[in-house]
Amino acid sequence: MNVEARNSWADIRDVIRARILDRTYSPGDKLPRDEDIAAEMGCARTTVHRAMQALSAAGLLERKRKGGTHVKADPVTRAIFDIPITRREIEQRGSTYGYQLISRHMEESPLPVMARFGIPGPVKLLHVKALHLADNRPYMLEDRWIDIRSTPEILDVDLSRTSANEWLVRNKPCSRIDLRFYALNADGDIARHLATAPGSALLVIERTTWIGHEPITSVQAAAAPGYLVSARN
Amino acid sequence: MNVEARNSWADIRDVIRARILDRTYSPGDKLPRDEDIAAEMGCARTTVHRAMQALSAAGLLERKRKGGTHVKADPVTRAIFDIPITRREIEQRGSTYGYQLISRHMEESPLPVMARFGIPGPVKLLHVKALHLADNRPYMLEDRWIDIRSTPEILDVDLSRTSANEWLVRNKPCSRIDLRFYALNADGDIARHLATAPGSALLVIERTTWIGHEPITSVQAAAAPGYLVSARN
DNA sequence: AAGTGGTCTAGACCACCTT
DNA sequence: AGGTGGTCTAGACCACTTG
Repeated sequence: MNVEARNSWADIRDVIRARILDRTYSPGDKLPRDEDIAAEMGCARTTVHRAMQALSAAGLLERKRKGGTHVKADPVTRAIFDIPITRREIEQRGSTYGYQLISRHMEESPLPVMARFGIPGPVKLLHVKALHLADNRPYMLEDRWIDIRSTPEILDVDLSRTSANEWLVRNKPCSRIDLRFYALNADGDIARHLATAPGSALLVIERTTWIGHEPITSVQAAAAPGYLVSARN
Repeated sequence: MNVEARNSWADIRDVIRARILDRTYSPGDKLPRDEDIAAEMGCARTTVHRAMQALSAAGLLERKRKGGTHVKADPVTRAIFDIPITRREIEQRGSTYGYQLISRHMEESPLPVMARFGIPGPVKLLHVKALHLADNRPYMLEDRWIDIRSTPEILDVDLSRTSANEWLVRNKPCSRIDLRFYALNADGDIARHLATAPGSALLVIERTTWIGHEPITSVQAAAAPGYLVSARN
């Protein structure tokens, strides 16, 4: 039975998604083979495959060779976050960007940083603290460790002018990223830098990056109160 | 010039990604046409396209018809979060799941909720507060509003047995999701329910969902201290 | 107006998994 | 062992966008 519809993969996707939403295909159900759907829709199997790929990436379906296609039984909320360079984030809000280097020292790696990097022994790292400002008000406080074995060039960068955030993102592409969010009560030092009351709840974005298996950097970025992370979907 | 390599799209992707990482293609650079890359790699243009599609989805490339393919000038950190049903999240940690309904009332929609839903006038909504527990300890506190115009069935659900979170995710698929993270100081009421000190920094996950243009639900889920959200990449 | 990426087709073969 | 999704090809046409 031919369905009167356009044969674009996006159309197929929409039809299948609609059937999932209206429970024609319920959670856990098995869908027809791609080939049968193709016959029903009057298109090539590759086109159905392209649609299924999109729905699968969106987390709605699970596909297995021989096993077939199933509607995910336990749906998850899937969202994509884009975290830009802090300077751009501030400028895109229409604010004026400012930046202050707070400190920059070579230090022995503390245990939590070794854990994040997944390295066994202690090693000398570059420890950088810096503050990003929006319209001259504290916006985000960075506490960053940089592995100079993978990134020796950072030692020649004038971090009082260019933020490590910006230099690294622009010059040190990474192959793996770990990203975590959590909440933290501002202690005296952080509160002072962010010009907020001690104890304020802050959102912290922790990011660790590698190139291959070599650690590049690990940063805890504490945002000033009121900071909000939004996802696309 | 033929490159001696496998002709799978994943291989092509890896070669191109490597060239981006080692600055053969620098940020802002224009890449050769798909067809030329295909000739170089000794594969079909469709295969190159498949690889480019992956790199484009990963945020490394920008592609435009006629404009060609460019390495993104301002790289962003892109990450995908999967937020499962709270019950599953707890069970997957190996903990025992518990649940308590705190309150359930029809109430006039307050302004912030109207704003999240994007509705102009006030309307009667179902307001539900509930607590999820892991190993009998408070894990997450839900403050939820449900639009009974789109979801009248919720009125017949025994929310003292089944959490609205679970019922909605399983029975009310949505077409749009807004997701936000922020930090919050626990006030007296929240602190009491989560058995933590007033003022503790809590991570809040705010989620609002629609089916078409109809609001379904909006929830602020405050996690107990120590909660961590991790991304895939 | 023309160049580039996006899509569709039809057919073939492969790889993984369940039975 | 066989069925299903995953991939590759070669060619064609389409749609967007820039020069």
